[in-house]
Amino acid sequence: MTGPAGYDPHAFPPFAVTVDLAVLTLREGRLHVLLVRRGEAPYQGDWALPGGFVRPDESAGAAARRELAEETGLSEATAAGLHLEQLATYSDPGRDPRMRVVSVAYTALGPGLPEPRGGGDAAHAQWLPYGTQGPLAFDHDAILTDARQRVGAKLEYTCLATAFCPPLFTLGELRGVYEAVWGVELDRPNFRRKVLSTPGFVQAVDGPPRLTGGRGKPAALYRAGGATALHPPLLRP
Amino acid sequence: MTGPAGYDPHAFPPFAVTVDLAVLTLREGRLHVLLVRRGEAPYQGDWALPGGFVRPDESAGAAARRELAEETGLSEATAAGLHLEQLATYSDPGRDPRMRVVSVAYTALGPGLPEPRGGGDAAHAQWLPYGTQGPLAFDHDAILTDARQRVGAKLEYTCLATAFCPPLFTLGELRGVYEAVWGVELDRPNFRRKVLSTPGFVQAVDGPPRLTGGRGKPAALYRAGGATALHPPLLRP
DNA sequence: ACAAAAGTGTTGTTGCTACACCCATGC
DNA sequence: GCATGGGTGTAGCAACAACACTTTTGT
Repeated sequence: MTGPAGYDPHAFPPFAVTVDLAVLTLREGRLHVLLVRRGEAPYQGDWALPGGFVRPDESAGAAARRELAEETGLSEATAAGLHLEQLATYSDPGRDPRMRVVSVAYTALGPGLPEPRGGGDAAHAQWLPYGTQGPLAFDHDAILTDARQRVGAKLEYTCLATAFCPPLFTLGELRGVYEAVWGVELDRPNFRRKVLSTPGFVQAVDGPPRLTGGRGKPAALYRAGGATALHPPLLRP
Repeated sequence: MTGPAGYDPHAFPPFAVTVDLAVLTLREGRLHVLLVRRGEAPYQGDWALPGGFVRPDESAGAAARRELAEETGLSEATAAGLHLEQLATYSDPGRDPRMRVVSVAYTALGPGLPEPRGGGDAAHAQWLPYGTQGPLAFDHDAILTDARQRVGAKLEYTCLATAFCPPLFTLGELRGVYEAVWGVELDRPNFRRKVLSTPGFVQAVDGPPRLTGGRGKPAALYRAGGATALHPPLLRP
């Protein structure tokens, strides 16, 4: 690892390091993204992913967690409950016209989340159904596309779907996650058998509690199991 | 995206951005890693992943490609043929004791590669069988572990295995990739059927050419097909 | 002749798909 | 009653694991 001039901090052009967040959730059965409206140039007035600068004393993961609370207008408890995962790093020179910015993108997943209320910087944060957003600022369209693709793929071979569900959920809600992200309909009986036959995917809540999703027979409740991988995977049709 | 002081380049502590490379190959049926011996403090004399600084005018991917040629001691043609893929970004404060360094890690895969010859900085680059390397400098052990895990997982549901093979290869060589990375033995007949029944995974070379891997019946040759995903996947036993 | 690796065949089991069908609830 | 969603059953098909067997080379 050879570096310029013995690491003199000011001897080479600085990089700014930021995090960008692709916050995804399900609202009324549809996949939604959390976007903020930019208040300054460039891309003033455009939608963008929430994000911000990594501070000198924190990791990118810590910065993502912090921005999740500060920038999204979600309550601290809500933000803390989200599933956070590194996506990729975007580093094209010129992706920000002002200076050299390298951005570490994260995906954050959560259950049906409330409308954000302007706590911090971004009182203009808002849920938009995925696909209805116009072109985003910077390279955020590419980031968002990558996030959706990655999440879709991970649904196949991990238990990630439970990250979209509240602590207690029905199998119908879990199936709704797959259907919303993949954009297909799944056979209910087969989905049920598949999930229940995978050890550690979900865990039945023994209590008599049940619940309704409108009308129809009340459904049994489950919580996420300990497993993280799905063997064998649940393949897209 | 709120930033410090209107982007004055020197108003905030600078981050250095580097790339680190986990270069993997197969030599004599075993997975090997390319490591360089550090000539300077810290970790002087220890093994480390090759890598280097991202320049002001290039993307991290371009820097990875460049360092692959400069730092590994592999010929330009060899380095250019490697399959390069972003792995993850490592950003813990303190991962480099000298200053704040954020590193974008890449995996590079290639067919049985020659011993590196000191072209550039690192005349001390060398192949080591995976697992025999001592503790590496910085957080490179974690990077290397992540790389192996990611590659192992991608073998299941992508055509990545062909990246470890030369342009023309036998099904035995392809099976060797899976066995080396996964550390298991696969049933030869079943592996063959599985690969041939996946459209676009491999493509038979019609010519009469055949080849031997020591002794035994000569094997037919294949080249990588156009497909990138494996449906259905080839699951680990 | 023997060992080693390629290639083909076969068989039993598993897993999945596509349904049909009953149950419990709201209107 | 009817519509809606939860839950069970089942028959047919496709995929896979395990293993036996033949072929073609080097020694």
